[in-house]
Amino acid sequence: MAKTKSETRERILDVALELFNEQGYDKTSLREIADRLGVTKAALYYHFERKDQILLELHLRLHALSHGMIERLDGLDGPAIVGAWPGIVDELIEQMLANRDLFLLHQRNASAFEQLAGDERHAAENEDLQERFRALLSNESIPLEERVRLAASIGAVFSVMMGAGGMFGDVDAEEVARYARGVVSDLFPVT
Amino acid sequence: MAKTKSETRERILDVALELFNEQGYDKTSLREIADRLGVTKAALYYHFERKDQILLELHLRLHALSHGMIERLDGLDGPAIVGAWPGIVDELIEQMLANRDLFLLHQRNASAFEQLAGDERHAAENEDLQERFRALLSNESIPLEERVRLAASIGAVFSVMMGAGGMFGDVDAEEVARYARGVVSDLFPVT
DNA sequence: GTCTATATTTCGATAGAC
DNA sequence: GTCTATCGAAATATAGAC
Repeated sequence: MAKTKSETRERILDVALELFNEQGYDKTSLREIADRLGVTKAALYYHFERKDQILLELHLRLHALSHGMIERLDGLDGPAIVGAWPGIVDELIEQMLANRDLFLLHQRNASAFEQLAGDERHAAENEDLQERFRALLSNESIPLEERVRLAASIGAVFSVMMGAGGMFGDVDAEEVARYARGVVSDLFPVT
Repeated sequence: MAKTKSETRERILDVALELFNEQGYDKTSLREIADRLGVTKAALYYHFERKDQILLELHLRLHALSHGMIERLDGLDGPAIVGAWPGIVDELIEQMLANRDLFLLHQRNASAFEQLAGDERHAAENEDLQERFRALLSNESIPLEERVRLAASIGAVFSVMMGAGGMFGDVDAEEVARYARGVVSDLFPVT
C-alpha cells in the first residue's frame, strides 16, 4: 500500500475531475486531459495503468470523505440509526459544501462508476458509503416508512446541494445548506 | 411531422432503453442493441440516422409524460406554484410508477443527455420539464427557503421512487409511493 | 517522468446487393 | 427493411528513445 502521492498524479486527478464534470467521463479522452495539463497522453500512462483507474482514484477520494459517516453508522444498530440520522446527514452536507465537484461527478456519471465494480481494489466494499446506505434501506428492522424517509432525506440533500452552484441564482451556499438542514429536521421531527 | 411509428422502431427503442440502463449509454454499442434484437447493426441505421437519435427519441418519450405537469405549471405564476406543488409532485410520482425505466435512464445518464442539447429538434426547450424546474429554482419572486423545498421534494421523490425497485427489499411500489407523498406533505404543510 | 511514434481495437457510419 | 462488407475516425494503450 505504498501509494506515492506524486505531485503530478494529483494534478492529473484534478484536471480529470474538471473535465469529467464538464463533458462526462466517457466523452472525455485522455488526450484532452493531457492537453489541458500540458503533457502528452503517454505521460498519463506512467501514472495510471488505464483510464478507469483515474475514475477509481477519484472514487477513493470520495471514500476518504465518508470515513466519519461510516464510523458513525458502525456504532449503531438499525433502529438507533434513525435517531442519529440528522447528525449524519449534517456531516454529509458539510462534505458536500467542501467537495461539491466530487459529489457532482459521482451523481452525474453514475453508470460509469457502476462499471468500476469489477475492479480489484474496489472490492473492499463495506467502506463504501453508498453500499452502506443501500444496506440500510433494505434493513427490515426499520419500518418501511422510516426507510423511505432516510432515502428521501439523502435525495433531498443531494438535489439541493448539487443545485446550489448557480441553480438557485446567485445565492450563498451556506444559506442554502441551512435551509437544507431545515428540510431534514422536518423529515425527522424530534418526538 | 410525419413520424411513422413503425413497429420495429419502437422495439429498437425498448431494447436500447434496457441496455442503456444496464450498461450506460456510452458503453452500449449499436452492435449490442442489434444483437439482442436479432438484427444487424446496419438495420438500425434504416430507422435512426445516428446513435444519439435513439437517445433523443427516448428523451421525447419523457417529454410526452410531462405534458400534464407542464400545463399545470403554465397556469400559475411564481408564488402560486408553491401551493399547487404537492399536486404536481403527485403527478410526477404517478408517472414514475408507470415509467420507472425512462426516469432511471435520464437520471443515471445525465451527462449523456446534456450533450444532446446541440441537436436540432431538441431546441424546442420550454416544453422540457427539467428546464422548467430550473427556471423555477432561480425565480426570485419565490423566497429562497421555498425554492429549496421545491428542489428538495423533487430530489426526495426521485431518490425514493428510483430506489423502489429492489432497494427497499421486496416491497410494494405503491406503498412506497404513499410514503413518498407523506414526505412531500411534511415539506409543504397546509397552513 | 516525459516524449515521439505506432500498434490495436472498437465503434459509428456508409455503400450497395437482395 | 434487412443484409454483407467495409470504411474511416477516434480512442486506448504500448514500445522505446531521451
